[in-house]
Amino acid sequence: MEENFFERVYAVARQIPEGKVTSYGAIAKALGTARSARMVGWAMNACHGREDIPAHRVVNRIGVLSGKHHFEGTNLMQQLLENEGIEVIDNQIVDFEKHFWQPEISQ
DNA sequence: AAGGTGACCGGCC
DNA sequence: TGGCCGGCCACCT
Repeated sequence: MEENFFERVYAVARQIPEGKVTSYGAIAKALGTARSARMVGWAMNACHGREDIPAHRVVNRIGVLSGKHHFEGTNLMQQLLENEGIEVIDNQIVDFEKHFWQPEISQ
């Protein structure tokens, strides 16, 4: 029962298991608004300050750390992912499909 | 109140 | 083969 759309996004993001990643589109689809993938990214933008939100586990559909620019430093996002056992090369997640995690569809 | 924007996605040229 | 454009929805000024 989330008050805002943001909270919904956060709720899904928080469900991302450690060592797994997902895409903005996947989250959007899980929320029932597959076309609002952009909104998901927007919500993540507002997730700053919420350590409960593993935003670093959220990447675009091709497994590229498109939002790493929003993290501190230049490769913090990559460091966090590698810390969870996810190999990242040049902002690209290796075997993205293997680490991909599909959020539960909750309409 | 209206317009602009965005860490995207998918299709088209 | 790669780059460009539009759509889509909700938040921000």
